[in-house]
Amino acid sequence: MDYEKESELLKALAHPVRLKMVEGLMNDECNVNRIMNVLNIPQSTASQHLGKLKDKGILVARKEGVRTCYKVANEKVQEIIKILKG
Amino acid sequence: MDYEKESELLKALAHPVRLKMVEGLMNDECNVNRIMNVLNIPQSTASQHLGKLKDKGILVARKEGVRTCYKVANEKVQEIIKILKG
DNA sequence: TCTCAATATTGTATTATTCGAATATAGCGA
DNA sequence: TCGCTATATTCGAATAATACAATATTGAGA
Repeated sequence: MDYEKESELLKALAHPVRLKMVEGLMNDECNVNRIMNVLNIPQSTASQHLGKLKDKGILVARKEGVRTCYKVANEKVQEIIKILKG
Repeated sequence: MDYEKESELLKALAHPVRLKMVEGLMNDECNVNRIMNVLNIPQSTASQHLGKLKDKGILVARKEGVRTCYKVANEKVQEIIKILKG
């Protein structure tokens, strides 16, 4: 196991807002505007959390004109979320 | 899912030294002295990391005279470690 | 009881994270 | 082009995490 790398992954997940984001994006793809409204957080805060999740390879972003649609793109993370829910 | 609680659990895991500790304690039970020698870290550092893992219910401690033996006592965490190992 | 060894706790300096306002950037339609 | 909307980035202040030396505590044996 690459302890540095895996702990970085867990650190990215280890925040209540980011956990909510990842869980919500497990099935649906969603743009930033909708996410910030659902979670009721400021736009810059939402964007920063999403950016961190993307940096660590947990989410991928797809540009759709002016919008950015995020979704989960990490097998390990999906399994971890299932375990946490279970 | 209790996002606060689960993110606390992940945060406790999200450190390279603590990941090593937990992985190593998955099967074996082990005292602090051995752990600090194996990981080559100061005693107080080892004790603090172990304390944090215990606080979050990831490890349990068993007193054996002057020694403290730690082992993993969390089903979810064991599954997460397995996933991280691949 | 005295001493030693194992562990926990405390103090503190350093570094990292978090939040959100302010600002920048970029696409789209009039 | 202009203005509007969506998103990203920057900045600074507040808070939290980390490392480790120093110190305290506790159990076992002489």
